[in-house]
Amino acid sequence: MYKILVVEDNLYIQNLVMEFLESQHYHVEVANDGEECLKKYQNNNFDLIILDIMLPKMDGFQICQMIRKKSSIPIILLTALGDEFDQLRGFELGIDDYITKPFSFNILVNRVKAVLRRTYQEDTKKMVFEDLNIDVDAHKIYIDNVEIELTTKEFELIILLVKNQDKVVTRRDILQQLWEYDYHGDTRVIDTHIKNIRKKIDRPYIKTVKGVGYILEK
Amino acid sequence: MYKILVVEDNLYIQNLVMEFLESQHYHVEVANDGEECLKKYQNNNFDLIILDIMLPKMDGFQICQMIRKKSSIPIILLTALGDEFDQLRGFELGIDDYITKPFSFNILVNRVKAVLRRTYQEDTKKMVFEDLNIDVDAHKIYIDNVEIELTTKEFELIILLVKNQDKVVTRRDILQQLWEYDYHGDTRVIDTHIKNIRKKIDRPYIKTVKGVGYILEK
DNA sequence: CTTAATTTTAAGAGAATGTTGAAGACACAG
DNA sequence: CTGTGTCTTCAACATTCTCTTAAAATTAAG
Repeated sequence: MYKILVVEDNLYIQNLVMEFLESQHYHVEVANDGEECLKKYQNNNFDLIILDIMLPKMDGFQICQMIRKKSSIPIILLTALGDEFDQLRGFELGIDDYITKPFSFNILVNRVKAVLRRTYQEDTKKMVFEDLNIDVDAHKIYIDNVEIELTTKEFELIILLVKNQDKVVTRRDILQQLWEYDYHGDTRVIDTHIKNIRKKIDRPYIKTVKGVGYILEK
Repeated sequence: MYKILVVEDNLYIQNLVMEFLESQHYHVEVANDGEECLKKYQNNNFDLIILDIMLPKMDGFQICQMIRKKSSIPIILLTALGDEFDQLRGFELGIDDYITKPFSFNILVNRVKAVLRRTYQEDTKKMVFEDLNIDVDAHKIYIDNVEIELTTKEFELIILLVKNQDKVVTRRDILQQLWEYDYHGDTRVIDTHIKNIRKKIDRPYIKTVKGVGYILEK
């Protein structure tokens, strides 16, 4: 499920946007100003930020600049009709899209979907790798059509591997995708889950790439 | 596709409501005042009217009265928190439901669905999952042709599960569909109803997908 | 072959989540 | 107004999942 951070000081709009997005099954968090935004941003890993330009303390551009120093997470800017908004400046700052207020539900959702699709390829409902079949909706996985019971974390992890079946998924990637934030210290959670999955699934083989991560092999 | 007429002079709300409803695949037309409303009403055939009380020229009650002289089309009234709204008077006039502003997306959509269902019996008449048969109209369910008594909530819940028989129904989905809550706090209502259903029905099995929701299994 | 780095593994503590019965709140019919 | 059934809340309990730890195994490099 995609995690979106909405930064907006107007509580009414904040709430509306949140409801919109949640009804479409996004996970949403909100921040009221730049400070809160950066704080939340650092402690979570979001897939998208929706950022109002006019904010107390720090404006959207500034926030954007600070975030861009560290990451290329997609950002959609909210601009009011009166705001002087230089489109060029926006895109120079690495804005992925912008929406002019007042905006409509459809526009918002479409833009969000588009940006997410562009950035990550949006989830398909079924996934396949060799004899492994995943029915994402039903939360079920099959090997040779035999159902295998996995826990949520295991399920998410195998999905991540299948999604990236042609490349090594680094430990860092895994931590970022499945957990809130980087455990800088070392932790063996991933290994443990990998072990548990291997116990349940022997094929496709989860190959270890030492010092890097994991990748699926036939 | 259902056609809905939204009568509201505040352009912002008008637009919002329109967007909400269109996102749910209703066909929507808008009118800004009573006159326009009556005119549009006569020239189209709508399935539902959503009517603001406070309108220029003619208020919602008056409009309602005029429409009721000719037709029994369902009407949902929009009232603001401050408005003195006499519920009784409303229902005497043949109001089908009313919503107090500010309202949320879910409330609006749920009310609309409910009214339409009540009026036009939107649901399919029969549903099946394995040995489970549901006669939606008669509000009865059968297992191996033996009738099982369920309460309303239990009935709605099992319908939801059968309707989505191939996918996990999340707690969030359930809350949104059967209640008008937004999923923020934590409540155990769902679990309790599931428990009660399980007591009455053992097959099909309601499987728990921990951390996600429920799904039917044979 | 030895050493250092890294991963695997099992076991169990700790956290999260779900289940249940009981009781209170509520709604409706009589 | 009262009684009956239904819905919701609560809290104790049960279960499952996740994460930590530490020792063992594996790998890469000198």
